[in-house]
Amino acid sequence: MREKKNTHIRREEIVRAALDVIGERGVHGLTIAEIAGRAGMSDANIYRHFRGKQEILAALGSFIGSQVLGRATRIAAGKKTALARLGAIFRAHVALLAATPGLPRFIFSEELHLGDPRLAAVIAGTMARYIETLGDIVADGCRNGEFSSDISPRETAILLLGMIQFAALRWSISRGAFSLEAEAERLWVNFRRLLVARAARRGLKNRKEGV
Amino acid sequence: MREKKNTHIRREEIVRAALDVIGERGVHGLTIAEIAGRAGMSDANIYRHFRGKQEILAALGSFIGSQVLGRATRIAAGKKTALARLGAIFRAHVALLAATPGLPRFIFSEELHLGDPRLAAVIAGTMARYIETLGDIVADGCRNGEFSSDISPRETAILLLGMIQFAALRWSISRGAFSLEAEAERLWVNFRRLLVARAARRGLKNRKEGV
DNA sequence: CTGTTATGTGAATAAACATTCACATGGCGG
DNA sequence: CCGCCATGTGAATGTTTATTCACATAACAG
Repeated sequence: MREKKNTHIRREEIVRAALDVIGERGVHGLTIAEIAGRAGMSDANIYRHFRGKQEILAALGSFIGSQVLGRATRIAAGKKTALARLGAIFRAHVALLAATPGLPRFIFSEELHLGDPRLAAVIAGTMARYIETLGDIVADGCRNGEFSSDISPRETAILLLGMIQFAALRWSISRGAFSLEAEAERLWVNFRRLLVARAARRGLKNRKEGV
Repeated sequence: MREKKNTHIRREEIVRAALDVIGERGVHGLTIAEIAGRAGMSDANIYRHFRGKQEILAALGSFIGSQVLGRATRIAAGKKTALARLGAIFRAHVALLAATPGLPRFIFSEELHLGDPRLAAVIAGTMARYIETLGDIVADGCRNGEFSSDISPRETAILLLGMIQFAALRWSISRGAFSLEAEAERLWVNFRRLLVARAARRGLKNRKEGV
């Protein structure tokens, strides 16, 4: 018989395996057999650590949330200019998506959009906090004069995330036909122009990003 | 026995029924039985008009593409200002999404992202043309001085679509907890500010939208 | 060292679903 | 009016998959 590990470790192995499976086969292809095979255990053993598929998805939702939010809040708390922090979060997010295809797939998935409402509520909450984090940075920039003060922080944050997300969507549909990072960079340059132009008019020092 | 209709009519009925089903149950819930029930025919009869599920999805992809692109190109060809045309397409798109939940669900679906590559190629092409259409309007605006000429038309078009798409995603995950139209309007106002501010600096006449 | 318990497994069960088949019939060309 | 064929149907069929069960054993407490 295989080595026995405690349930804390097994749960993490299962969640990571699930994220891998989703990246390759989608949430629809997330079968117990696939997870078990990839995590190196039998199908039945999955049920020793989770009540069922739903609970695995719930754990995955929390895992993803902490990953994404963790990176962003760390960067947000830094001492760089608002623009530099936005850029850092933007690039970190794009890199995470490119390295973890299971992540956007989970976010887009019907299991999330049509399945258990509690899971959806958790993810919606995570997204709201993410938007808020970015919005706070934008507001910072408005306050210190980096950006024009008549733009809306929240909506500008959504603009930024929307760009990333739409790029990821097209990247996925086109089967990776272009470089996500390169596309994101083009989008960032344009976004930055739109954002700083208004401030520039007031004689700002920050013209370059300083990343 | 039921009334007999020719296959041209049946195909359209089936495609529309499929779009309805996707809106309610997702692409994963798009079963032959559901389509047949909703279109008022037996399961087996579906196969008189389509080779299988894949072919239904392919037909649906074309249908959606023509719907979305049709509206946009009509508006794009109008005589309004660039800003007004962008706003009209933006609002029309938002209204379409709100009225047709199957549309975003199809675009996000794993069937599209991981299934038949030919279907994905068709949709990717449609999106590219949509972006191009919007980009042409932006370029128009740059040429006639409505917008600053150093913004990038294509990337600005993507910005606009990304906003819509991200709003639709959050709307779907939050189970319609907010008004998509109201949220879109806030986003549009902010986008417009970012866009026209740069031009304003050059003494432009178009400060208001004129829709 | 020994018994208990958490951990592990192969095999069975049951449900959902796409597709096929043999058979029926409406509607149109002649 | 008649016969043909596109259209229509209920009943299989075969596959995939989540979940359960009875049984095994590693790891740890005492």
